[in-house]
Amino acid sequence: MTKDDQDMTTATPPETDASQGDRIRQGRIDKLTQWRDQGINPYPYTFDKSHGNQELQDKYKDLPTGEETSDVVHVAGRIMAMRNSGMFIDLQDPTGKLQVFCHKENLSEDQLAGVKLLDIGDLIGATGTVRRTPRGELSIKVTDFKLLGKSLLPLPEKFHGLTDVETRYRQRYLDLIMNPESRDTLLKRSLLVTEIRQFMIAKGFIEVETPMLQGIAGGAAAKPFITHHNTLDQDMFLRIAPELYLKRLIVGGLAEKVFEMNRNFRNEGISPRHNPEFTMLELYQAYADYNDMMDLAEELVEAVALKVLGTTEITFGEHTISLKRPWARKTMIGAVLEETGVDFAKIETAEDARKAAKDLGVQVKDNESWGSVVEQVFEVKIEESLIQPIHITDYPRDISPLAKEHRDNPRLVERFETRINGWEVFNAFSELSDPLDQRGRFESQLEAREAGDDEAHQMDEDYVTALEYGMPPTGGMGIGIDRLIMLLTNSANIRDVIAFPTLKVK
RNA sequence: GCGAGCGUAGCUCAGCGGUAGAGCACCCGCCUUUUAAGCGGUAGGUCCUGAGUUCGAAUCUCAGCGCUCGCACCA
Repeated sequence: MTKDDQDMTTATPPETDASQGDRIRQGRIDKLTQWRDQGINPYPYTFDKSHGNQELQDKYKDLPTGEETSDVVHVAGRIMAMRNSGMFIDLQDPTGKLQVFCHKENLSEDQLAGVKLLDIGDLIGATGTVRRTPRGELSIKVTDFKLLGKSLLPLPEKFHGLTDVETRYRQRYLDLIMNPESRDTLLKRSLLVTEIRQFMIAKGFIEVETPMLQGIAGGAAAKPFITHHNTLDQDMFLRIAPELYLKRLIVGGLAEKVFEMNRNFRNEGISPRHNPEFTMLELYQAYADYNDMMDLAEELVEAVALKVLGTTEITFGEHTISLKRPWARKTMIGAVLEETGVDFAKIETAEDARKAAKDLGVQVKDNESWGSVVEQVFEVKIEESLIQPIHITDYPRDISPLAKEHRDNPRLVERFETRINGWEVFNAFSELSDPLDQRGRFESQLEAREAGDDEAHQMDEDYVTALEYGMPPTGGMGIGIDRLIMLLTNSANIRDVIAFPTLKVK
């Protein structure tokens, strides 16, 4: 301990005008000093924990009320409650709660004095025997304990917990301490991500990493974040998608099946379903097409749901959703025809399409293309009602500049988006591998950009060059991992499945 | 970006022109088989910030900051 530490932790009487929070903290710093005065480091190095709390709850679930064992265990966690001057302490670890019982019969004078220096929020380790109290609570009859970390700040009140939404996200550690549901959701996220990764690897995909800092933000229609590399004196973009790099790896033949599951960044609005940085799984499989991708999507979701949730029937809000294969498949134009009676396949010009949309009450701009109009009619009239998983297939060509022309219809491409609970969760194509066609598509995008669409794709010459060396037929798919996890954890807000969601800097 | 709502003690919330309230937590005392909270007592506040209206503002008005929801953009 340095002299400065001494000065900081030496007790000074609380100033009369100090706020309550300051006084609580100062009182705990005083206790910290008392621990040190007794030669005890309140921030020690290790503890040899033998069991998790839930592990003991499970192991001794049949131990009768009032029964004592001679089984010695070492538990550790955070003090969440103390009753009768510390005789009963609720200890919380990531798995659950366990009561520790500090009776004066089992502790020395020094140890009893130490109990008085404990506060709610402190981290302790305890050694003792397992028993179930006459009131039926599994407890550890403590014969020794160790302070593992002194807490200086008071925890939120335990009955109502921490409900303030802003504090929950800004100080996620507090949320995790206080709210088991938050812990469950983020733990489940981890399990789901692990299962997704293992599913991909079991299918023969290799995991790769491609640039997050890109000179051209390609692969999607979105506004990028701009940053700057000092030594190169060059602006760079945080990627909006890994797509073009992953396909370069397919061209190069690194593997015939690759995937990347990592962050994308899009400089767009924040909402309960959008975070500026979000996790996407993108995968590419040579010699496959979008039909193969549909099968893979279904297999993946069914497999991870069964593995982590044990079921393919999930509840989301009011809805019960079945993830069991096979999922419905409908063409976009077919879905629109079914819902509205308008067959856009028979509408030749953009002008007629815009008129048809307006007749349906869908607002479209005067320069909107045929494909864009079809998509908007679909989104306005149908999207929200698609609760059960469904692949919407065969998108208009002009809104899909990286997808291969449909084998039966040149106005369309071989692309699908899968909707679950009305949300786009999957987006996949038979990848465009014709370099001359790709160049033309980029050029159309450049025209759109010049016409004011700042989310149109940028020309990526090197990507076209890669295609000119030859890319095999390839199926590719992107999966919004956060949304999938929202569905699988019944989370209404994307921030509930992201440990540290984007917030305005205070 | 636009619209609506919210911001009071460490936490959860009342109060809505007339001296700032409660429960829990804290602190003190009692208590050693309690469990949202053992029992009793004390103390605790730039009422988000700044301007204005008023004799007087937590309360009304305006602006700013932050948050939430909806819309727009999008996954």
